[in-house]
Amino acid sequence: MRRKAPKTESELIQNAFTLTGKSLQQIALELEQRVPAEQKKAKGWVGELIEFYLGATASSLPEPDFQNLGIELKTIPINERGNPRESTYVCMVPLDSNIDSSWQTSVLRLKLKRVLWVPVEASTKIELGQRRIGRPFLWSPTTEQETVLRNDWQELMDLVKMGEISKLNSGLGTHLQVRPKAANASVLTATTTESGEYSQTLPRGFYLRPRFTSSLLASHAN
Amino acid sequence: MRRKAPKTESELIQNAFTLTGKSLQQIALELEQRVPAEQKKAKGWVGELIEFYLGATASSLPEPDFQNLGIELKTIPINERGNPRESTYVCMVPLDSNIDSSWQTSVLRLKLKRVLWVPVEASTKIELGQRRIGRPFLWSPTTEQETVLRNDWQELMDLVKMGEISKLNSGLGTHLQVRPKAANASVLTATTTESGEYSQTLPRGFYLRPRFTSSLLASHAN
DNA sequence: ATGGATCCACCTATGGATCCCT
DNA sequence: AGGGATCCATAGGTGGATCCAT
Repeated sequence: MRRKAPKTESELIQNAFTLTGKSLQQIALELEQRVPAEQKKAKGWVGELIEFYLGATASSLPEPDFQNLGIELKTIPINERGNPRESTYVCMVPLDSNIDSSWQTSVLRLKLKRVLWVPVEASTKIELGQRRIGRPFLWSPTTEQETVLRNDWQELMDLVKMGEISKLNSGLGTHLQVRPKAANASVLTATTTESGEYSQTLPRGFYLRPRFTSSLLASHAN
Repeated sequence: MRRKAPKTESELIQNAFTLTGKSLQQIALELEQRVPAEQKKAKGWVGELIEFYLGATASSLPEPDFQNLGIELKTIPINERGNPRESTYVCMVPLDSNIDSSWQTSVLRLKLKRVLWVPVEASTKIELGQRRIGRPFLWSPTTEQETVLRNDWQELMDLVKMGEISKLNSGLGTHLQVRPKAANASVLTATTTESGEYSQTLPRGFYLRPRFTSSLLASHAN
């Protein structure tokens, strides 16, 4: 029942449009999946369901979901007021040594180069299966947006490259934010200190702030 | 039913002695495990069974099995003639960049610093469950043995450090040997070429040659 | 509403080794 | 019998994200 990977961008967006207005339960039925009882125990379920529906391929790789098209898929949870309920995870912050990467070659830029956003109702007042999909839209950063993203990324990665991981806090960044990304607070990953020594710290991820994704929604409103 | 991790070396070896003469089926029964139908589909079963029996802790880490004691556990398959039927895997060959490790700090040396050898009958003429355990013994490399191991390691790692992975062949090394260590021949891992560029190659492991482990058995015969 | 903490799926890498062709 | 190829278990890391205390 899984769709084949789309061959073109327009095929992908056409497929995505067929989601508009459907409930998660409807989609789950079509794909012969069951709706989880608690979302707490299935936090990624909605995203994986939509991936499956659209035939995404790069699951669990630091690459866009639709590799051949260079398009990343992101669901975006929408609250009662029509705004994003959460920030949007993009990718891990590289904390290990040998960081000589530039913005141009960064995973963050690669992932955000072109994104298919799929809004999904996420009010806790609506049962999971009853939540509906909004109208999906394709987005690429405008020149202004990319400039801000690049500056944020540079500012944050400069701290990492200087070994000043402890100064990474979630208040930094205009559109971006760095927050923990791990199974729990005791997970550790390799990093390098200010003096160049080996150390360990909590893994972090790059997230897009809700204020930013909210502006994307507004620009693509009907 | 799993034994607690032993607190001292003598506790460990005393526990190990209780294995002597037992069949694999007997041990499996005690531990409420079942004997696999085919060893082909359970190549690591004997080793894991003995680990479990003795309370080993560092499963799946590049560290000795009994971390607190610094002791590595190795089962050694014995053929009809009383000789090792196979080479003995020690650890992965580090093929990635940033190889500045010395023999003194190498994983290979750490693992071979002190080993509890557990001989196990391995003639294909004996059914898996009927195979018996021989008398376990503790070993540390003699000065001469360590010299040869160190020279082997240095010779092999020099090739890696020079990016001459293709020259790594299983004929090199007196006691050591480098051979593939992967799920299959198409598995690739990161490495660096002679010219310093990124590349990929088949993962390799360090193995002890049967001739060498045979000499260890001989030195510890009753 | 912010941001630190958490939760499942899935894949990969490594530890445990033996298989099996030539 | 030497050495290239293979097989299972399990831990760890990342992708999918949301939870929830303050």
